[in-house]
Amino acid sequence: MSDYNFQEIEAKWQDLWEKQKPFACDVLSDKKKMFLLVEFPYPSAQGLHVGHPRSYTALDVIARKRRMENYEVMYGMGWDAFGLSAEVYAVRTGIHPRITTRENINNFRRQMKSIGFSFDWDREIDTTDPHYYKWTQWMFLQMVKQGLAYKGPTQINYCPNCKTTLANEEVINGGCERCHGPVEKRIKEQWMLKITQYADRLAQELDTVNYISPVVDQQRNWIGRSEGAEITFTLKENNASITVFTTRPDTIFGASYMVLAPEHSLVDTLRPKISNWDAVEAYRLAAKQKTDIDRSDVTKEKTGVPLEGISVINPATNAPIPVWISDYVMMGYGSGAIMAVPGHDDRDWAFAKKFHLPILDVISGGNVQESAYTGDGVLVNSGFLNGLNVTDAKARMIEWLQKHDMGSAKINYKLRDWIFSRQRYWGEPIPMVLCQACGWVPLPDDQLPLVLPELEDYRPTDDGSAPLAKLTDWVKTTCPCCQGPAERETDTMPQWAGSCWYFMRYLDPKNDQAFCDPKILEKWLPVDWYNGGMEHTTLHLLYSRFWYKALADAGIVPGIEPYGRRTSHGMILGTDNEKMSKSRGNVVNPDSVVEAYGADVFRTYEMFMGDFDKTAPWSDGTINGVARFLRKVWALLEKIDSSAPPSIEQEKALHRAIHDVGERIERMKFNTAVSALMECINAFAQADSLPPSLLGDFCKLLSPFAPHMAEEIWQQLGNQGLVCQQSWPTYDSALLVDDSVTIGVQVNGKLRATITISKGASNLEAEAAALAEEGVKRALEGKTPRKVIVVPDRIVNIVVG
RNA sequence: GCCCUAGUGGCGGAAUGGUAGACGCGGCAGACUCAAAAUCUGCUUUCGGCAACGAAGUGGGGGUUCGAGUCCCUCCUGGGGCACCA
Repeated sequence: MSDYNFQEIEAKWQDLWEKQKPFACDVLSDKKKMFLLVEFPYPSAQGLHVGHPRSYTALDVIARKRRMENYEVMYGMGWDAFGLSAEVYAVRTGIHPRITTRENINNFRRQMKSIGFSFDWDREIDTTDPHYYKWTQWMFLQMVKQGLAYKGPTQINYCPNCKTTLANEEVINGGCERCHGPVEKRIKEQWMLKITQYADRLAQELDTVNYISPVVDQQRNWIGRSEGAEITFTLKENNASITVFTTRPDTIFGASYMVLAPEHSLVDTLRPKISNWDAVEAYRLAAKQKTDIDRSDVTKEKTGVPLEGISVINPATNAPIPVWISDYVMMGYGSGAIMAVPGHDDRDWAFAKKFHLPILDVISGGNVQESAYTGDGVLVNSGFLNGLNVTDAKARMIEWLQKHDMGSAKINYKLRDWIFSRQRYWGEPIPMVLCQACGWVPLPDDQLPLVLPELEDYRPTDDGSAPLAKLTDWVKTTCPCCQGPAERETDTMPQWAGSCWYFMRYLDPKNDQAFCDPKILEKWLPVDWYNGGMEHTTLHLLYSRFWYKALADAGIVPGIEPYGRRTSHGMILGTDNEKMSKSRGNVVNPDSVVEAYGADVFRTYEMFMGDFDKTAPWSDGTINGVARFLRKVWALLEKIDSSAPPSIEQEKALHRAIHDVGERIERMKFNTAVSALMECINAFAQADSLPPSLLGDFCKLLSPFAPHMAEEIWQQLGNQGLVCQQSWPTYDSALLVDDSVTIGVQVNGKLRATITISKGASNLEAEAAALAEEGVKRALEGKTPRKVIVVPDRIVNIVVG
C-alpha cells in the first residue's frame, strides 16, 4: 500500500473524464431533466478566487448526485468576459482586451479543470465571442421592436474616474461600484430599457418561484412599490397645475406648503412670476453641483428657497399655501413635487421647523409641535375626514379626489429604467443606426453580429464620448431603411447584457440559426436550481428576470420566470476573518491549495468549512483535518478482505451515512454531510477487516465531494465502470434503528441521569427505569413525583414539588 | 431610520421544543520511533472536588412550557442591503 499520490491520481481521472465525457449532457435524452446553474465568472487577471469554487462545488455535488439518481443533468460553464474591468486592465498593461481576455479564460479553465468540476465542457460559452453576442444584439433588437428600448436624454450617473455611465444599480451609497469615487449627475442621451414597465410583475411573480427569502425581500425592496395617490394642486396665480404623489392622502388637510425638486421644469415656466429669482437660481445651481453623496446625507440640515409670488390652492381646504424648492425632493421619483405635511412626516417637520412654516395636527395621537406623528390615529381638523382612522381616511380621500377630478389612486416604484449605454470599448456594439430621415433604425438580422471593430486606442475619452466614435469610417454607414447616409451608435452595452440570457446558450451553444432551438428551450426551461451570490440580487438576477419576461412576452421563451429556485452561498473570508483582498494580504489562491492538498481535499474542505449560507473564514488547520480524513479513507483499502462478512456495526454505519449524506445534501447542509462521511469511516476503521462492497458503496457517497479518490478506490476494489455512473445507494431503514436507546432523565427539567432501555419500551417501563436511578432518587429527596412525562425513546421528565 | 441576517467551548461549527457542544481544528497525556514527521489511543465548556458528584452555562432582561439554543416580547452587538423615495 502506497501513500495516496493525489497529483498522479487526480490527473489520471481528469484525463479519463476528458476522453470519456461522462458529464456530457444529452439535451434530447428521455430522462428527467435537471438544469443546474452557477454564475459564470468574469475571467479576471487574478484568476479564480477561493470564493468561486464554493458555489461551483456545491452544485457539482448536486449535479453528481442527480446523475447517479438517473437525471439528465445540464451543468455548464462559461465566461462573462465583456466589461469595464477587462478594459481597465488592458489600458493599464497596454495589451488588447481581446488578448488578455483569452489568456484569462485559459487560466480560469485550467484552474477549474484542476478542481474536477463535472461541467459539460463542450458547452463552454464566451460572451465576447461574436457567435454569442450576435444573439445578445438580436435580443436587444427584440426589445427595440417591443418598444422596451429607447434612447433619450436622461439624468445619468457618471463616474469621472472610470469615465463611464453607471446604471442606478451600480451606484453604491452615491459612489461608483467599481472605484468607490463620487458619482456625478449628468444629462446625456442614453439607451434605456424599460424595466419599470415590468416593475409590478418583477415584484409579484416572485411568488411563483422558490427563491431564498432574503433574495425575495431585497428585490421587492429595490423595486420599492408604494401605494398612494396623485393629487393635483392648482396655482393661485393662474390655472397651471402641479401634480404631487403622496402615500398619505389622508393628511391633506395638514398640507401647509408645497416643495418642488430644484430641477423641476415648472420653476422655469414660472420665472416671470417669481420675485426672488436670483435666490432661486443660486439655489438651483448649488443643488446641481452637489453629488449624490452630499445630497443623500440624511443627517444634514434641510435647505430650500421659497418661490416668492407663487402659491397653490390646497384642494381640500381651498386655502393658498406657499411653494418652495428644496433638494430633499428628488426629481426622479413621483412627479418631483410633494405636498408637505409637517405634522405627520419627519422630513417635512424638520423643514417646517427650520423655516417656521405652519405645523398642523390632523391625526390625533402625538404632539406635532414636538415631533412629527407618523402613527395611526383618528383624523381631526380635517373636514369630512374627521373621525375616520388612517386607512379609511385614505380611501375616502381618494374617492373624493376622483369625484372632483383632482386626483386618483397611484402606485409608484423606486425602480428606474435601466441605463443601458456605456461610453466604453469592451462591450457589445449596440446594433442601431441613426438616419437623418428615418431616425433610429435597428440593424436587420442578417447584418448581425455587428462585430466590435478593431481600435488602436480604445481608452475612454475625457469628454465622455465613446471610443468607437473615433472610427469615423465605421461610424459612417447607410440606413438599412432608406439607404441614405446614417451613423452607427458608438455606445456599447453594459457588462450585464451578456449575462442576462447566458444559461439558455448552454442548451444549444453552437446553433447559428437561433440562440437556442425552441424545442430544447421548451424542454429544459426554467433552470431548476440557480446558486449565486447575494451581491447580484438587484443587478444580474433582476436584470435577467426582466430580460426573460420581455422575451417571454415576445413569444420567444416559454413560461414567465427563468429560474425556478435560487439559493446563495456565504462569502469566504481570509484567516483573519476579513474580506480577502490584495491590500490585506489575506488572499488564498486555489492553485496553491490544489497543489498542496489536491482537488479532493480542496472541494471537501470548501463544503466542510461551515454552513453553506454563511460567511466562513479560511482555516489551514481545518483543511488539514479534511486531508487527514481522506487519508483515512484511502487507508481503508488495507483492511479490505473479500472473505470477511460485514459486521453489523459496519453495515449500520454505512446505512446511516447513506441516509444522512443524501438528506443533508438535499438540504444544502454540506458541512454536516461531510461529518456524516467522517463518522462512517471512523466506524469502518474500528474493525480489522472491511468487505469491499461496503467500501464501494461508501465511494458512491464520497464521489460528489472527492470524485478522484472515489473513482480510484472504486477501481482498486475491482469494480467495473466509473463510480460517478453508478446508482446512488439506498438505505435499509431497519439498519437505521438500534435495539436500545439511551435517553435522559430529568427532574423538574434538570438532567439527573441517563437510562438505556429497549427501543419502543413502554412509558411504564421507562418510568420505572428512571425512578430506579440513583441520581434521580437523590434529586427527588424522597418526595413523590407529582407527574411523570415520558416521551417514548426521547426523554423522561419527573415533576415534583 | 427601514428591511434582511447572525450572536453557542480556545477556534470552525452541530443540535424535527426533549441528554447542548455532533464532526473537525487546536491543546494535554500516552503508544510507536534512535529521533522527528506521519499514524494510533485516551482526555478536553467553565467553576469546585482526588473522585463520586455538584453548580453554572447557547449576547442581556422578561415570558410561554413538564421541558427553550430552538417559540413569543424587549433590549444590546456584529454582518449585509436600502435610504431625504414623499
